[in-house]
Amino acid sequence: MTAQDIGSIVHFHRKRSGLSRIDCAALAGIGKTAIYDIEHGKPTVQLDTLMKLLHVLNIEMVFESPLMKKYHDEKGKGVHA
Amino acid sequence: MTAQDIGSIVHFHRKRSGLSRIDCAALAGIGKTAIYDIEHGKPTVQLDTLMKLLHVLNIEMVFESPLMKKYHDEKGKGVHA
DNA sequence: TGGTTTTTACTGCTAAGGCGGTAAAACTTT
DNA sequence: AAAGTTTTACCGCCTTAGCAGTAAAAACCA
Repeated sequence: MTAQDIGSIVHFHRKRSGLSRIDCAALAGIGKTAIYDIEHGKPTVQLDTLMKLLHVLNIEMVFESPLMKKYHDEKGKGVHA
Repeated sequence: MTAQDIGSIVHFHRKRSGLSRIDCAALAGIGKTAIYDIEHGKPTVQLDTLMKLLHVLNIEMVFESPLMKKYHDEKGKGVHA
């Protein structure tokens, strides 16, 4: 997963939603320039800026690794329903 | 998924790897302060800084949404082997 | 085709991220 | 208990992300 890939995913979802950058930016509470940058694969965007945009577009960020199961087991102690 | 969650995941993985912040930062090509910030849930870290750290810790970032299948279908045209 | 909307690509400004250095606190290890 | 390591938490410096505004190019549509 590269910044380019993320930009492509974001662009696809925004287009599908029928939102212009201006409207999408207003909804997400960020600037239009940030959306332009993200969709063009800028690697130095800030996490919260990206998160706000993903939220508006109903995209979820998930992390995977060989250790994630152990992580959830240890962190999720007591979660059993 | 919040910045806090990411920090917790990163911390868990780094501890498991037996790396100090200094060594981990050197491996990832980022500063020790960045790891400190990320592990403490700073929401404004830059995407590439986080990515470099995730890479060293063998954590993959994945995006999910109701449209991701369509995205892959359309973007992955011609991919069939 | 002409008119509207959107996107691209730039600008200057301000706020803050990333950096190494440092030192005290916390924790290991012997 | 002492020595060594790691983490926390600060500092100042430099760079730059994010912002709105703008204008030209491109896309869209009646």
